[in-house]
This record gives sequence, structure tokens and C-alpha cells, in this order.
Amino acid sequence: MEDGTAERIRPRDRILETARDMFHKHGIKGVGVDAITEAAGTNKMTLYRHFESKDDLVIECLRATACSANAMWQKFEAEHPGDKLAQLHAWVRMAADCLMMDGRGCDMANAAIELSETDHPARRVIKELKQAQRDRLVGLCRDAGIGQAELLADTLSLLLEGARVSLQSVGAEGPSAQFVRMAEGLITSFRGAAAR
Amino acid sequence: MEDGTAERIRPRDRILETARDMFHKHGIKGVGVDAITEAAGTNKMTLYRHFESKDDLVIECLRATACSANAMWQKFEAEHPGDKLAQLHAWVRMAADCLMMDGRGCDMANAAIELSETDHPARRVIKELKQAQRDRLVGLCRDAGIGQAELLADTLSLLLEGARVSLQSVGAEGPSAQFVRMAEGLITSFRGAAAR
DNA sequence: CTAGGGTGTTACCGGTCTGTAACTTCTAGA
DNA sequence: TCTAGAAGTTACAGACCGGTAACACCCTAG
Repeated sequence: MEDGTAERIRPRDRILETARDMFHKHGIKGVGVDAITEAAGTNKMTLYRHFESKDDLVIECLRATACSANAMWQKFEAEHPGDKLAQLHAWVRMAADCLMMDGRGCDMANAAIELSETDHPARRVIKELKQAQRDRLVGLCRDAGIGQAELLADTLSLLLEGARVSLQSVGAEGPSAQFVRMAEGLITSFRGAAAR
Repeated sequence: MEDGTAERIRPRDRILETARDMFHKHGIKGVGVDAITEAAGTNKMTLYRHFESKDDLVIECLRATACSANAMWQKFEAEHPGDKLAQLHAWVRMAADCLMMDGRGCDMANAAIELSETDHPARRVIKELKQAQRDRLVGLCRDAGIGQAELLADTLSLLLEGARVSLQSVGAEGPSAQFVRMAEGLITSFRGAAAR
């Protein structure tokens, strides 16, 4: 065989990236394949040569999002090698930054809400990827020497998830404005409980 | 005039209630007006005689949801008259029950996510109603004698909002399973801080 | 130069969506 | 009983949706 799909211009990547952006901004059911391909500077046929269906494209977008999240976790480790507590604080800061500048919430959660059919193929993927993120946060808390690592990680998860959705319903001046204070307070509290 | 829209059979109410149920289960963009009217045992023309548009129907449904929430708060006061702390615990219990038996999250939050257009008429309504709920929870915390009432109320809000969305993305075995433990722990913690 | 795969273009299919028009049927009240 | 208004029925408009077929065009590897 040749050297696989080479490094050219690759409309597939343009479609994928454009779709991620548009799904994020307007929701999955809020944007059609025509709009995506037009924004990506290509056409519908090319999309369907690279993706089986719109659902397939959605799933691929979610995987790409998870991949981006992976990169962030690696950045935490690179910036604070070995210092798990610093990495946890970096996670809080990153989460807050995303809240501030984004406006729209987590792609996975939004997709889960939009795709209400319980047997939708994307739901399996969402559950897997979310579970992986949860496990990683639990691991970080545990490695940071926190006693009830699962409970802290789950609480932080819910706080962030809640902040993201509250940002869209109540607005930026709502409860989500206090996210950092809550998260840092919780970490302090859980660390105190462990030291005792 | 006659005695206004009398107390007969009233297809309008059937449409409204059916729409609430179907929007809740399948999302707003996931159900069409034809499906609503058929499930309500009526037809599209009758719907459009009572509601200006689908968006108008959506808004009316959200108002009805807010009305139901109002009734819950009155039940708290009726069951624990004057005892604000008991009412706060009742709120936690009610929230947990809703989580358990429902599966789909908060109609307002789901709508806010689905209706991503920033100028959508429903967004104003959602913000108002969510703000009102927040104010009420803050008031309850304050009246229960908790020092940092706003911070506790906002934290509880985010936890519940997060639990609702996490239930849909990660599932029932995810972080949302710990909601009661987190909420009760927070209340205890905040009460301790006030007593000191 | 040539062959072939990736790409672009156009047109189309069948379905669903919101919303409306015109007409008939029912029902309640005087 | 008669009448007015609410409700049901059918058909339709116009737009958009996901997905496909057929064909012309590159552009590069050999």
C-alpha cells in the first residue's frame, strides 16, 4: 500500500473541525450537514464519503473533543510534574477559564441532552468518555493524598457540570460565578479532613 | 361577556400538558406539533388557535413548569411551617427524589441548551424563572440562619443542576448518585461555620 | 503521458417540519 | 329550536432535512 492517507489538504479534517465548532455553538439538531460542508468550504458528497452518516460525524466529533481533553490533562502533568495537588488546582483554574470565555457548556453533556433517544449510538460513546474523565479526576484526587477522593472528585464534577449549564440558563452573574470559590473551598475542606 | 373560557373539556389544557410531557421526554426540537396534537387527542388547527406559534407553546410550558415548582415550595412551608432548616432538608430530599425517578433533567436547563439562539424568546423567560428559583433558595438558606447563605444556595444549585445533567451523560451510577451526601455534608459544614 | 482516486457540481428523492385556508361538525346557551 | 363560537377535518404551502446518483474535474503517482 501507499503511505496511507497522506498529509495533503484533507477536507475530512476541515469538515470535522467545522462540525465540532458548529455543533458546539448551535447544537446538533440546530445545524444541518449542508451548513457544515458549506462552512468547511466543501460539499455534502465529500462529507458522506468520509462519514457514514450525520450520527457518525457527531460521534467522531465527540471523540475529537475527548482527545482535546486528554491533551489538557497531559499539560497539567507537564506543567506540574509529580505535584498532583498543583495539578488539581490547575484543573480548577482551567475549568473556570473555560466557563468564562465559552458561554456554551460541555459538548458531551449538551449532546446527551439533545439526543434523548435512549438507544442513540452517540450515548454509548458519551458515557464511556465521561466515565473516563471521572476516573481520571478521582485518580488525581487520590494521588493528591485526599482521603475521600471519590467524593471530592464527584462533587467537583457536579459543580463544574452544573456551572456550565447554569451559565446558559441563569447567565454569567448566576451561581456559576462562584465556581472557583466553591471548588477551592471544597479542596481545602477535604484536605483538612484528611490531615486530621 | 360570558363567564370567560369556562370549565368544560378544554383542549388547550390537554395540549399544554401533553406538550410539557413530550418536550420533557424528547426535547423541544425532538417533537413536532403534529405529534403533540395527536397525542393530545386533537389537531394542529386547534393548537394554533390557542398558541401563536410553537415557540409560544414552549414558553407557556416553561411557565407551567415554574408554576409546579411554586407548588412544591408551598408544600415545604405547609409541611414544616416556620422551620426553615427542615424546609431546606425537604428541598434536598425532593431534589434527590426527582433525580431518582426522572432520568431527564430540568426542563428549563434542557431548553436553554437546545435553544442556542441567543435571542430566542424563551431564553428571557428561562432566565427570569431560574433567577426566581435561585432567590428563593437563597432566602431559605438565609432564613435558616446560615451565614454565607448565598454561597450555600448557589453551591446547592450547581450541585443539583450538575447531578441532573450528569445523570444523562454518565448515568445513574455516576457522580449524581452521591448528591444527597454532598448536599447534606455542605449544609452541615455551613451550619458549623455559622455557629463558630 | 496516462490512469485512477479524491474532489466538486448539480440534481434529485422521500420525508418532516411549522404554519395556514376553507370547510364541516359539534355543543352550549338564549 | 336557533345560533354563535369552539373544535375537528382535509388539504396544502414553503422550507428544510438527511442521504444518494451521475458526472465532470482535477492532481498526483507511475
